[in-house]
Amino acid sequence: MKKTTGKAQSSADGFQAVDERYSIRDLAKDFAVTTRALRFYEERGLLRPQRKGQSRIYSAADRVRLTLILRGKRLGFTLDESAELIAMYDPSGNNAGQLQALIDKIQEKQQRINAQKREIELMLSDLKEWEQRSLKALTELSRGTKQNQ
Amino acid sequence: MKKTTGKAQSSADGFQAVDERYSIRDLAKDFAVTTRALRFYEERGLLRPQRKGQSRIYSAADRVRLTLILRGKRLGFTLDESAELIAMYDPSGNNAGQLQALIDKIQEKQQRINAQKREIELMLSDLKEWEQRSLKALTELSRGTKQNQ
DNA sequence: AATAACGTTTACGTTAACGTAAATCGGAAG
DNA sequence: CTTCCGATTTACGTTAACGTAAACGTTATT
Repeated sequence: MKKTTGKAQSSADGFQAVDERYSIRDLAKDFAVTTRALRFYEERGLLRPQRKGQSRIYSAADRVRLTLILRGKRLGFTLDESAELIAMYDPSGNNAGQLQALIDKIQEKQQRINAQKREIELMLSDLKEWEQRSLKALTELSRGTKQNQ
Repeated sequence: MKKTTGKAQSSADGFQAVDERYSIRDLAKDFAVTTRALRFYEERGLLRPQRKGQSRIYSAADRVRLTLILRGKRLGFTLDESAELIAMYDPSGNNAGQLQALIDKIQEKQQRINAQKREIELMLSDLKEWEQRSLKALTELSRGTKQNQ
């Protein structure tokens, strides 16, 4: 049984440190992203892991940030936007103005998503209507064709 | 009063041709896109305007295609995806299988949009909850501060 | 003829979000 | 010590959807 498998450091005394430390591999695996992506996020200022010598050591807080980054991606935010959002989310600079700004931004996004939803519903109803017509046309066609086949 | 202003060709006899012709400028203006974009869409096979000498001449059908392209964009489709969709939409190769495939594709997109909607609603409710807590914390803070100010 | 106003082709530039490869370095195992 | 593994840095490559500019052809107007 190897010692430091999985977690980058798990205090040998059997206690779990409150702020666990994870290697870049850990995060990559846990969040299904590449290490390249993690370093890239850092380069872009979205993550700030500590260093142990040369290696990166991620904390629970970093995991939260990463969660937000990925959530942002799923919502179609750019990394820069996510960076903004995360900065606002951050408890350290947490004044009410920021929070409201954050909410505003997200609501904007919500509007766009709702707009998309409406448009796609329109497209679908259009398409289904066409489908009906096509089917009808096809049956009429086969009916007419049956005679001289 | 200049003659051929606006439409690329408007038969001098006062009748409107069934299939009107538009210059690249007309389309650009009408759809608020650049001429570069229009040429690009053509390069990518999404548009196939006729030619009068060297110049492009767009028809009503081309306008429909462009409408679909732009709708696709608003829905977050790539140009290649839109190309597929348009090909399926096209009345010429219109067999029922294609239409159903098209509907399927759009429904997929619909799922993703709905997922996004749910996620953003979660984020918003999270944020508003935090907002409440922050406000509460602030008022309590100011209450405690009033004394020794 | 000259200028202006459009349109065309050709081609390099740009942004975003990493992918991919090469070179290097420190630590662990044999 | 040598080999191997994982991590790091550096840097060029990639895709999408055009932007931007250069050089040139065609009409129409002056």
